[in-house]
Amino acid sequence: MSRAEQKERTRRAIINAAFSQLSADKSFASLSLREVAREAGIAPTSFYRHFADMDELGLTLVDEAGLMLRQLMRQARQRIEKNGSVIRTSIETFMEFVTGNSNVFRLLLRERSGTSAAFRGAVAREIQHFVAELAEYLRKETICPDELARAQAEAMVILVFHAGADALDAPPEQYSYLTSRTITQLRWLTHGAAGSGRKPKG
Amino acid sequence: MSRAEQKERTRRAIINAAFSQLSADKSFASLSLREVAREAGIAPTSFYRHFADMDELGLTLVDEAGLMLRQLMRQARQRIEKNGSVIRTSIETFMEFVTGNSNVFRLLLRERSGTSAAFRGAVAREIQHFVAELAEYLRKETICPDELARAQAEAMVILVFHAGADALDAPPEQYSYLTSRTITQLRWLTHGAAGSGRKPKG
DNA sequence: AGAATGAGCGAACAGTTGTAAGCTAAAGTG
DNA sequence: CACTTTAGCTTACAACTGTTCGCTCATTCT
Repeated sequence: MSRAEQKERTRRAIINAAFSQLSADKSFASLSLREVAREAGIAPTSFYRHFADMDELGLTLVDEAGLMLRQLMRQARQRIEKNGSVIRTSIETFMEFVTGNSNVFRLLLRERSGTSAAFRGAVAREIQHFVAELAEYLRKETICPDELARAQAEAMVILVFHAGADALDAPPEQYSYLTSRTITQLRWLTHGAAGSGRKPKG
Repeated sequence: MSRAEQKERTRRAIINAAFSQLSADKSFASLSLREVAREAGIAPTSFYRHFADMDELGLTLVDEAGLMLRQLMRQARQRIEKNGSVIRTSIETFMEFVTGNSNVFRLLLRERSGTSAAFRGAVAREIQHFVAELAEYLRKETICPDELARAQAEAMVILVFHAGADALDAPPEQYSYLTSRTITQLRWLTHGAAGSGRKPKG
């Protein structure tokens, strides 16, 4: 096996070890370098061959989580073309992601208000991707100033994220309630915004 | 000084020490018993005379934070009577609290999605007080099913909380923008909800 | 007065942590 | 082939952590 190949392999082992140790009871901040190294199957000091410190690993995790989120968006758009209902499909796709990759979502959720400014910034950037795409969509579908489209998109993303957070602590039989509640909230937003100076296009 | 009096005094010293160590870079989880004891001016072992462990202290902090929040609500209501504008006054009062007691707000913000289920539950309960009061208000002012009033109140509280979180990382000159953005979002919600089967009362 | 209580202390323990230094051995290079 | 590079290892250290134990001594109770 080539050297670079092997290096990449243990780098992934470290990343996977970190992800797998995240849980409802364990945040990234409470991971230790040694524990991660142990699970990755390397000596503690070998960790430094791949990351300068735990922060660098953390930022990598946030990046990867953001990537997954964006792939999710693409998947949602495909579903929308077949399905029709934009809001419902988007939320359902998102809820599936949250419940299926809860550790990944938890990372974003926690580091959004965590103790590292760098982490908070990284998460905020990932979320802004969401907001920007949604705002773009709103601008296409309606006639309204950029500023308002953005404020609307932000509100929507916040509400959806929060529904995801609720789902983490809720029993599965409540998922459909959380979904429909969020749909209602988002419809209120769109209707309210449409009534305040915005017009449906065409 | 009486015994009970003195005990209460050092108990407060511990609580205050814990609050004062919370900051943008230090979450409750990263506080150590020894550090807190040091700042409170007692030996590490004396801590146990007042709390069984750090978790018990943490729950106390959350309780106190919730108390401050409810006092804030009362203060807001007084202002509303003089001022008139419900939404604007509420949000402005809240933003003042957030910027003036940022460590307290940060505690709630972080433990809401933290690693301890007990903490998450405690914070959720405090926030539900907010939601319940607001939902009650909405029911009085409008005719709508309890269920919808609650969903609307929840959405509003989420958006206001999020604005507070944004303020923590924003320079002060952006506070007024954050406030007005949130006002817009809340007005959309009320208008949208009013349009969907709800009617203004009287 | 005398006994009981209990807040606070110092010393000590076992466990963990991050990280530095220096070695080995395999892969890459000329 | 000899030479360099480097991922990974072992050992080691100093700094912390939470917690147990047994003591003191001022307050409180009888």
